Amino acid sequence: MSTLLSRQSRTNPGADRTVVVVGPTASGKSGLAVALAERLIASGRPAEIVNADSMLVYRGMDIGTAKPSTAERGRVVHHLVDVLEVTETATVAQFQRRARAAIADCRARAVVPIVVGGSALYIRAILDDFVFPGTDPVVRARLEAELAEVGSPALHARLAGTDPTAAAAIEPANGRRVVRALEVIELTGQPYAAQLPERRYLLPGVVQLGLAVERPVLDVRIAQRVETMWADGLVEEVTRLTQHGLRDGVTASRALGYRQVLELLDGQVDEAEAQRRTVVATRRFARRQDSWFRQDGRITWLAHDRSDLADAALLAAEVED
RNA sequence: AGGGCAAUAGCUCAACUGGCAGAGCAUCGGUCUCCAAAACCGAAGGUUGGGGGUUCAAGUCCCUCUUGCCCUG
Repeated sequence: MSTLLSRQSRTNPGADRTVVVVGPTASGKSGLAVALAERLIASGRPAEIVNADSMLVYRGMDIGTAKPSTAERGRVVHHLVDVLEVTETATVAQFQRRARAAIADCRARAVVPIVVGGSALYIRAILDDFVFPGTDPVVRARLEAELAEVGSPALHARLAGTDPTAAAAIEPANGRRVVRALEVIELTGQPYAAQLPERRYLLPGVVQLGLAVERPVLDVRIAQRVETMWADGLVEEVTRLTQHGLRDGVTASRALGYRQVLELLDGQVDEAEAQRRTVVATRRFARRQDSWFRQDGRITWLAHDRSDLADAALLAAEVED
């Protein structure tokens, strides 16, 4: 508490700070973010949450995304939650624009933005120097049609002809990335020299906090979470969303849990299998998240189960870079 | 109790008349600039249920035991 008071007595505490909370799914990010925001608010510094989770943006996808409750959202303002219909395609570029705007808006109002999410590319796209070349639905659609017809290796061979560097960096089997490279080349006339930018914050005062959970513990938490989602009516939620075009949503229909329940509704699997597949897919996702976050040396890791988690996060958030 | 069928990687299953035990999924590791809860790559993993026999060579043929399923009573 003495720490809090001393911080509070600072001239301009936290005014230029951007806090980011990352970690694998089911690690407790959302809860920590809310707790952190409430502590900041309690100490006289307004704080708001900026979602950086690719599926939380969808209206109606609540249970399967473990969306923050209305109570939590009542206590702390959440940006970029429920901003898309399930039929709309989420994109990193659009997210980057909106998230940066939300952060700028917070800072302009002397509000501490707390960015929370598990979509590593999304996080990096707003923090680091990412500039996305444009996209064109017509060109994209044509290339995707070609992909379906001739296959990825054939398209990759064509890419190798026009942009050997890009081709060397993309797996021949990865049709999605091959299509994107060809699209960018066609739209810009430039080589697709895409590679991840260096890890350097565009904004001053960014602090990334990571929630560390041991793998076996996380696996148990994931299994429990999926169990709870089913009990809370995930199947009903997905059924309802199919009425709103979930199957047509290229992003939303692939979300963890939603894809598997769609398989159930289509009769491809039984309920137990759908649930099992959701658990497995979520575990695999958590691993992929790990491989992003583990490499980011800027993250300050906090054990998810420490009793003073929120206070520790508050302290860590205030340490200068 | 008798008869039949089966037993191969963690799981589900392949392996033509005996001829180097494989695949999918799981697991582990990795890639990542507009679908990223996506898309993709790699690795490890086996005394072929146990024991015996035939054969240059047995997952495969023979005997036996164990376990499971089916049929008959």
